Amino acid sequence: MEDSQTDGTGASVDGRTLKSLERSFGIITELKEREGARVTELADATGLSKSSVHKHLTTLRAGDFVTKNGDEYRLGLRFLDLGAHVRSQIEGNTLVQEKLRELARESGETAQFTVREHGRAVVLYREAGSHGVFSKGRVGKRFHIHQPAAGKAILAELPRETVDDIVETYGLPDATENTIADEDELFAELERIRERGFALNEEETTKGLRAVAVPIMNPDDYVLGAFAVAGPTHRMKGERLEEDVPELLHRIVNELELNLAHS
Amino acid sequence: MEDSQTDGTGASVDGRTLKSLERSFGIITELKEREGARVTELADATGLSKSSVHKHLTTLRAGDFVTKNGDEYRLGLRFLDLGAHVRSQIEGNTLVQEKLRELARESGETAQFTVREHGRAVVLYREAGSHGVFSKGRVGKRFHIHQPAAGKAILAELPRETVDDIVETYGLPDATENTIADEDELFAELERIRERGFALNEEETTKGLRAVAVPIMNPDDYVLGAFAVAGPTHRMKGERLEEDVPELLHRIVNELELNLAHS
DNA sequence: TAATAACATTCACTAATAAGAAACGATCGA
DNA sequence: TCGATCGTTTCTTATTAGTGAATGTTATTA
Repeated sequence: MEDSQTDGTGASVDGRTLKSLERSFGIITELKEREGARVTELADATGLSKSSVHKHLTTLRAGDFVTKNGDEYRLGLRFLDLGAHVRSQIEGNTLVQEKLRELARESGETAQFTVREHGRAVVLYREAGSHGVFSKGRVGKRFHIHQPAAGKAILAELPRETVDDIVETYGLPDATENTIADEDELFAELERIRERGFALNEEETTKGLRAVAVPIMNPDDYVLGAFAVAGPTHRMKGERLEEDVPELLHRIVNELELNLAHS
Repeated sequence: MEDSQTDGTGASVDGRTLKSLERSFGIITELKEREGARVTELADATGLSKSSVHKHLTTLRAGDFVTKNGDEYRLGLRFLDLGAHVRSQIEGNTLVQEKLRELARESGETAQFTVREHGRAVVLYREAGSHGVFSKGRVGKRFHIHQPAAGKAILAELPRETVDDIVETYGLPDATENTIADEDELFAELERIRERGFALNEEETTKGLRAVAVPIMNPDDYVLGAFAVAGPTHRMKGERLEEDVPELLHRIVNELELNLAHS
């Protein structure tokens, strides 16, 4: 905990991790960011030799994690298989989807279900309302948990020490000038969220986007995740932002929590 | 191609693949099937030593591919992140989703968008209609391509040699007694599909389930994938199965193909 | 409560193997 | 046609992944 730690690029912890696996992760990351690449390109990007990259790709391909078209390699759909499988195991999975759809329909905006994994917020489901697509919260997208409304809603239900741990591990990086950048500010915000019962994202992740979120508690009284409704600032404001949408969210989350208790 | 090949369990091709990576794949597969497991359990299942499994898990965890709760390890949501990203890069992604939703709404049944990856059929999107959920085609689920209606619809648009290659590689394993088990039978079926313009799945993947599928061609005239409508045998029969649903599919696929051409 | 068992984790060593350099072959453009 | 570039294969060596034993931790039973 004191000296070396895993940063975003997947660097080694020390001697307790497998280097070759980490090198594969690096290749996967490059393939994701480049939306496909060729051997030499990946060798340059990762600092590995061509032959080594080639072996990694061959192995990944045998596992369907990578596909090959001509000389171009891309990420494969095996990731979707595993990802969707993980998602389907979340408690109350089906009920959550139904309610989320209802939320999108009634609000007309984009609705999302977000959970915490380690100290990050991950969007699990996403439903576009009649006003069409908005916000960058693609399914699977990971946010620093203090940025989006759903993340803050979840944080507000965690014990203080857990929040401290998360902040210590990930810090409070900013996405826009509105992102919470200070630990005191964060705790004040969480207190406010608990008082009024919903979290707001006022252009803290994306310029021009506001969102409202409410945490979802499971029957054993821990946070399962959060529902959020997101839309452009010109629609998400005034009474709609601070009363109508929060009220709708509360109604739907209440119904969901009741359903979860009876299943 | 003559002696060793990659079977489902991820066995080595020969000396051209990385063994340590394959061992990780094995652990991932076990974690998926067991829906979480502990170190000793995984060591027994994979034949590796506890310490080695532990190192793999530690590395996978550092990459967010695995999570740990107490002593239990599970697959992580990083897979969803990568999977959703891959999916979002599919050509016409947004248009496909819109049309699929329309298809589910108008048919009332479960609608799916399936593509080919290597020689397998993979469900990319899935929309439940008013009649609720049916069929086991979870997002990301891989089928042997000759089994589901969508797979057969795709095969029907591929050159004969490609189909031959696929059959040679994967064979024609069965899922029910109705599954096509013979190569001649398959080619006769593909011919029938081309003639009438749609594919049928008559309990070939699942007892009690029938489906209709139509291939989607992209502007350059290769198969992008297929739309399918699936439902229980008691609703999917007679005129509805052989006329109404195919007609609906054709209409929606036609509209989609037009939209794809103009984008 | 103590003793034991089962398990996760760490450590140090060695055999297995992953990475690199170079050779080969194929493809593309001048 | 030649040269250059790139993917793939081969071969060798240094790296490191795997092992078994030691340590630490938690749960179980007497």
